[in-house]
Amino acid sequence: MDACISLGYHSQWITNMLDIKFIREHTEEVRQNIINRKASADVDGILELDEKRKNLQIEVDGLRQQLNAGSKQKPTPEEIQRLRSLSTGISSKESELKEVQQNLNEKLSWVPNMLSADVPVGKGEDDNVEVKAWTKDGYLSEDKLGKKDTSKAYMPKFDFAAKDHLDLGKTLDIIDVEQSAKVSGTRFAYIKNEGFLLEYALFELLKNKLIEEGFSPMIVPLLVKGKALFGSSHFPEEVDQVYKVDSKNVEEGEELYLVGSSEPSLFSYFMDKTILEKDLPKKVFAFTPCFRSEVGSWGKDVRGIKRVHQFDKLEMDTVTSEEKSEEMQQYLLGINEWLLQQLQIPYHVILMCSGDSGYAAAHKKYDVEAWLPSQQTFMEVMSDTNATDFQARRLNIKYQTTEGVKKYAHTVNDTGVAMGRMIIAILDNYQQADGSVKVPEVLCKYVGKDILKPEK
RNA sequence: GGAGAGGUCGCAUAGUGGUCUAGUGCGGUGGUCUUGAAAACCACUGUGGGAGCAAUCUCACCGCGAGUUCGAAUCUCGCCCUCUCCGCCA
Repeated sequence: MDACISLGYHSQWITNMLDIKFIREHTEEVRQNIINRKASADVDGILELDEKRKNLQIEVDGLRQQLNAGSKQKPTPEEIQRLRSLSTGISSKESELKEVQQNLNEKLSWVPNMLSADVPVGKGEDDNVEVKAWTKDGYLSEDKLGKKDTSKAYMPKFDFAAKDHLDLGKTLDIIDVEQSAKVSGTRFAYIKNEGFLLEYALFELLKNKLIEEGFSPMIVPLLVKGKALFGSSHFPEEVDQVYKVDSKNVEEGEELYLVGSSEPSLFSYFMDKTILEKDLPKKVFAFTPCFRSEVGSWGKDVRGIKRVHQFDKLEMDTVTSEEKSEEMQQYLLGINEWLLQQLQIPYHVILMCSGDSGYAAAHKKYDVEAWLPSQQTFMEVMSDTNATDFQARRLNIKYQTTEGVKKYAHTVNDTGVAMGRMIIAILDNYQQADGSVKVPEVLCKYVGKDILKPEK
């Protein structure tokens, strides 16, 4: 019942989720949206508590008005008697109101964002829709696209026995998961030598592009309060994906969490701010480690560095006006495609269906998946999400229009490059029959060589 | 870590228990005057919840939280942040 406490955050953070007014006025759409997303939120309970809250509010307001009126000037002793009992009455009503408010907020926090009208309704990954696919020969025509991975028939194959990234990584002496298992356990990795150089080469390439595009680079906190994770809507749903740090003897009464992405840190930078419309969009990026517990994915992607507890990611996030978020989402997708095309790695872009649209903030989400020829499969390397005003409500990020009206901003977030996964994609696509791996041309100047060879 | 000062409506400031429904200045918006502008003068100038068709009324919010009181910006306690000095350490 009181999940707020068990999650370690206070109810007062929760001021706006999906607007309660919106839920009141569009109850059926909200219900259908929850079903389509395979989410669970108690709409009836919300409406009931909202009604209860409203009635209590009216009652408390009336009592307070009486008290205020009676206490304007020094009351007579017998007046004081009356006001005293009025005051105790108010206290008990107020604590009742507070409890109702907390329960309401807890329930509201589970209501996901409304999906865009163009998101296909579907149950899971089989219902995702390819919107484009690219190979070194250019974009595939639309008739070659379809659901899930239809375009895979047109993706390249090797004419030799190809290896996966871990075999390549071991022989090239750039990935070691055996020693990391001793040091930290499963799902960790040492990435070394040219693996390290590849990572920083990718960073350089994209960083330079983003600076050129007018993004602000940021170094951000990696330990954040629950409030930041709630604000970016990783809480409450993904609370068990997150590492909580034992912070006793530090700031009192404040739990800290290791971020699973720099997104919470980046968006929380704008928390409680009102930005002038002329200063929008705000475009920022950060390059940070990301920590994920990966509970619930036991046995999945256990090989190599595809799904690990700690990986580095350059994340690019933007704050826009409500009119511009869709355009921004396409713009960020364009940067994703630019990178993969620079690297000459085949990929497809899929529009996630309702049942697979990810975390609660998503209004519309694209995943970009790189082609892995050795596996004859696609692998997610980026995801581009328009959260509309969902995160901005929770974080209280507003903008003031040129007419002076204040509105909640829109947020759009996108993986710039997730290093582990991109290294997998490079190793896989650039491997040669002799077990060596070519360095993508655009990265050569940063890596300092054009081919990686197994020395031993 | 120690000592001190402070956090008030966009900014600056006043306010140490009861017309504070938070005053004043600056800035901003509208108006009067003016050929136009400036100046002057007048009015308005926060966020959120609720009632009402509406004008309007009402509740909460003075860093955050708890408490004392009939009544808290003001008193008490805890926490956070900023500044100054000292200590410690990159």
